[in-house]
Amino acid sequence: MRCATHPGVVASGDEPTTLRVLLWRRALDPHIGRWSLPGGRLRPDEDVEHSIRRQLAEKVDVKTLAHVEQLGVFSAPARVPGPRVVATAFLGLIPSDVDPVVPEDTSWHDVGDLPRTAFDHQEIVLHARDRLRAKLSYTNVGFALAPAEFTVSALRQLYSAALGYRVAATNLQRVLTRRGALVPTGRTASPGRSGGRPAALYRFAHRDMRVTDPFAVFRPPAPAAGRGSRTRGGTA
Amino acid sequence: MRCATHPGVVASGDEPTTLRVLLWRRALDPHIGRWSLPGGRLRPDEDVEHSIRRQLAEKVDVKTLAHVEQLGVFSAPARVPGPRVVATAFLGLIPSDVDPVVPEDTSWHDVGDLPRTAFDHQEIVLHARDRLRAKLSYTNVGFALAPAEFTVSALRQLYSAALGYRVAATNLQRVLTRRGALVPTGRTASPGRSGGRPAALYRFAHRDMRVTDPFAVFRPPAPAAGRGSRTRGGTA
DNA sequence: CCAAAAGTGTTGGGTTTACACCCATGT
DNA sequence: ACATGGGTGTAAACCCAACACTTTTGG
Repeated sequence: MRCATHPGVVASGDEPTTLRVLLWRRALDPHIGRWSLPGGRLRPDEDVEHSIRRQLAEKVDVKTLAHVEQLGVFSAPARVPGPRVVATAFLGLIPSDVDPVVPEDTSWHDVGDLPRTAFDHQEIVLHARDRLRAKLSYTNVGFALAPAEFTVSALRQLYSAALGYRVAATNLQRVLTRRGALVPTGRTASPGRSGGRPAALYRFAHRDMRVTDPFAVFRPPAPAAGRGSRTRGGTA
Repeated sequence: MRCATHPGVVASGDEPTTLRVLLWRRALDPHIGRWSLPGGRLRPDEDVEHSIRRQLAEKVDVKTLAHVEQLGVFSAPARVPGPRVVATAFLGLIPSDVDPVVPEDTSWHDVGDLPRTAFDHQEIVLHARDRLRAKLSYTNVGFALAPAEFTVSALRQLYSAALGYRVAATNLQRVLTRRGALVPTGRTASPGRSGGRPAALYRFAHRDMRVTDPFAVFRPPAPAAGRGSRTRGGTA
């Protein structure tokens, strides 16, 4: 029994309006020719997160992961032909302006229109997508999809791509600002050829994931202020 | 290298006002005498959830798990002395009125006042507690802590125990009712010796976990009604 | 009739969406 | 000037906590 693989979902909100995932065309026997998530075996001297980061760096040259998060274990005895392989799945995000040089046999695929995948990798990708969508709502994960500096319109496109529906720039601005996730840099972008008011440039206040909307509904007495002491443990 | 263990956090909201976890006093060499989570090795023909259910049934006679959920993988190379062991941690819940017969060398411990634990099991328990607290807010997991039928006061005690602070019966009632999680059975409980209005008995509408408060903040256009189409994928 | 426990009405604060309106720039 | 984006103001909807008040029982 192989001990563990780590399929990593490396996703990037792409300019057009889609969320994309990096897949690898299998050259080896089980499910040859199908698309699979990058990953590999866990070494005895590393933990699973270290392992997935190493796999992505070594095999597909992805070294700029802005955020990495564990999704869960996939362990159905028949998920892979032959001896059972336990996989720990991850979600990895890279900013939209990063375009790593990936090997010949890999390419980016629209998460909403996946090709035939190997093993249970489609299930894993969809799981990752749902996790990302959820966290966009109550955390600042957006920072992992956006460039260091961006306009609200650009951010709106990224959120729309990841969520799968159109979000309004107005509200995106206000919600993220009130939560203290968005900070104006003072600079502005120059308008396009067609004119229009120059857009202010923003950045995320933090570059590590935090819960920005703790939504505990049965909340403690609440001594403090603001949307206040709504307290909730992060969900993972 | 052992391939995987599955520490299962079996928790129960207890009458007094505490959240408790079932721990096992180790009789074997590494960390002998310390308290550890029940669990064991994964068999080649079962998935991790099947495994943890089997372990709990076989070793501590816990067969009445109302809810089981994966927490994540713990894989630090030194988390256990000797060859590395990868563990998949679980949260399991049993209703407050169930009191399984457990072996001599196990007992229930207040999660807020844990004894010295083996390995990283304290971290796992606290992780489980946080997950439970989070899900009490936006799902109907309460069903897994409560008996089949209960009064709002009793439910209030369970929520207070699990959350670690006092929740008001009034709002608990209203929130769960609005969300469609709570249903009156029509029956009532007789008041105690000191009098008082007889309490109505309720039950949870569903006995499987569902997201009752999808809190997507950038939500889709919203064609429908109610707190409406706030849509979010479950986080797990 | 009084105390005790349960349940309902009402108010107020906070958050978010929707939409109208003003601002700045290129042609 | 006008079209084109960008940004702010404001109103309506919704949800939740707190608290007062009513209902139903035992002593």
